[in-house]
Amino acid sequence: MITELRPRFPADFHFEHTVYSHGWCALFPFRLDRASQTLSCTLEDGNGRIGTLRYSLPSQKKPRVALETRGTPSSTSLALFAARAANILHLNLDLRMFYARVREDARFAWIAEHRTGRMLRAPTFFEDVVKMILTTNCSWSLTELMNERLIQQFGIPAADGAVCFPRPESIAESSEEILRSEVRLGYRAPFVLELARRVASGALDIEAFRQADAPALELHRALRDIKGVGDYAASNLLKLLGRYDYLGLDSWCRAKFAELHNGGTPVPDTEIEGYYAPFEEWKGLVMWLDVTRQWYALKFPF
DNA sequence: GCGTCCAGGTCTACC
DNA sequence: GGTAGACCTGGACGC
Repeated sequence: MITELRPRFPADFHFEHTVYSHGWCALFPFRLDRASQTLSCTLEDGNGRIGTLRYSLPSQKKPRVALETRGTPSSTSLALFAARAANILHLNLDLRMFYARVREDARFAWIAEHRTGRMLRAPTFFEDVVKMILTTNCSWSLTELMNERLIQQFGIPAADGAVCFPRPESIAESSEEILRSEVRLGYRAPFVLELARRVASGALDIEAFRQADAPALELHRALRDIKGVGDYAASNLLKLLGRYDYLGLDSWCRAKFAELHNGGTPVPDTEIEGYYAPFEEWKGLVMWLDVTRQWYALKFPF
């Protein structure tokens, strides 16, 4: 059954720029169909029901959001799916202050004009954290492989044959041996296992991060308490929470910054920090949009 | 075909 | 608090 969802889109929303905001759109269970400009995502409603969301044009400001389920979803389930559909696009994020700030600087005024900055998120923060751990110390192609194997091994099949991201419980019941030998997570295996077990047991309320209004410093510290989450991962997870106080530099960002601002010669992190420091609580987002600016002018790499 | 390097880093031990 | 060394994997590259 197909149900049309009608989330409330902020006035500055831009569908394509949100979908391609970073690499998440290229990681299962997200699926991109470039020809029809459709983003699909198979997910659980949080109450055991599986469905597939399809976001598509015709409008960049108000895309169509359709939910496909086996049978008719209850009103409760529909509300849960609708909340997750909005969460994925981070529709409750208010970027007006951010756009006002970047308009003050001619180098970055394009950010407001293009309505960029809203970042695609997984249906749950648990999925965001696991995927972020899988991006560490490896190539992007290896991240894609590990994520795909994790879903194949523990994911839940939907009506359309797609598979949604594993529940924490499914991974928690597994073992480090399986995560190493079957999913081939390498040294990341114990990190993902411990995270899944803490979440499954209730010791860690990972989804509470999405409602947290604590200072960024505190959230960063709490995220770093998760094994396998260091400064890079914590900083970039904060961006998915709408907090941009940290740059979250990785080797790709450093190389891109050097290419754009220093003729390709490497630049110390302290200098990169200094470059974006005037943007204060927005500096992490300005940095990310600066190093990915070509994506919006030329072609998205996903 | 084989060895080496390194990629969207993090942890631990040690100072 | 700062730093060196170990850590899985797989693709790219040189030979």
